[in-house]
Amino acid sequence: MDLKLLHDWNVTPQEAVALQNSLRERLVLRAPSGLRVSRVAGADISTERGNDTGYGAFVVLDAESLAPVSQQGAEAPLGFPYVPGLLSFRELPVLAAAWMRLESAPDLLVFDGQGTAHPRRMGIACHGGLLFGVPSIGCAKSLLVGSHGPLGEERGATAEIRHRGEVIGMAVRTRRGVSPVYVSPGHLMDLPTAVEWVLRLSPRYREPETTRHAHRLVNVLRRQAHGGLQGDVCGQWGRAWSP
DNA sequence: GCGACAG
DNA sequence: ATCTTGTCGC
Repeated sequence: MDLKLLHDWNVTPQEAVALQNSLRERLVLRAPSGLRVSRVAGADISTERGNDTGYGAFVVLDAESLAPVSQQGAEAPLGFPYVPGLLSFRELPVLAAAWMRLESAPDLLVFDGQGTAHPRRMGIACHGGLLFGVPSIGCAKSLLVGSHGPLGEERGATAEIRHRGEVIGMAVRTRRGVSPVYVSPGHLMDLPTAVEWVLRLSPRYREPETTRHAHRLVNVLRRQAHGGLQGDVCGQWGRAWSP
C-alpha cells in the first residue's frame, strides 16, 4: 500500500513536537458517514534492549469473524528514542515499511497507544491515521495524560478521560474484573465509534484481537531474526529433543 | 523546582 | 518496550 508524504522522519525531539502541532490541524475527528468496515488491522512493534532494531507489523482481520486474513512485517532501525509524547516518531517508520508490503488497505486501523488522549492531541493513532490515510483508533494499556473517575465492573463500562477541561478519550472495561483500556480516536474517527469498535474487537480478552495478533507476530519476527528457534515449534514438538 | 510519563 | 520463574487464581 501507499502512504502520505507527511514529513521527514529524521528529526529532533524539538522538531517532532513542532510537527505534531502542525499535523494536528489536519486531523478529522469525525467518522466518515456510512463508514463500512470489512477489514480491520492491528499494528505493533517490538524491539530488544541494547539494540536499535525494530520489528513492526500489521495483521488484517475480517471484521465480522475477527479471523486473520493477511499480515505483513518489516525490520528497520528505530532511529528515535522513546520519549513520552513522541512515540509515533519511534514506531511509525518501521510500520510504514510493513504497510508498503500490504496488498490492500484495511478499512480501520487500531494502534497500541493513544490517539487524541495525548498532551498535544496527536498520539500515534492520529499520526498513523494521517500517514496511512485510514480511519484509526488508539487503544492503550495505560494513560499518558488525563484522568477519569471510577467505572463499573461489568464489561462495557466506561468513564471519560479528561485533560485540561476536555474529554480526550474513554477508559473502557473490555472484560469484567480486569483494568480498563484507554480508547481515543486517531484520524477520521470519533470517540463513540472508537469505543464501539474496541468493544467489538475485544470479545474475550482485555485487548483487541487486532492488537493481540500484531503483538504476537512482531515477537515471532524478532525472535526468528535474532536466533532462538523456540516459541511455536515448542507447541508442536513438546520437549521431544530434551534429555 | 518536583513528579509523571503511551511503548 | 525488554529482562525473567514461579506463582496465585478462576
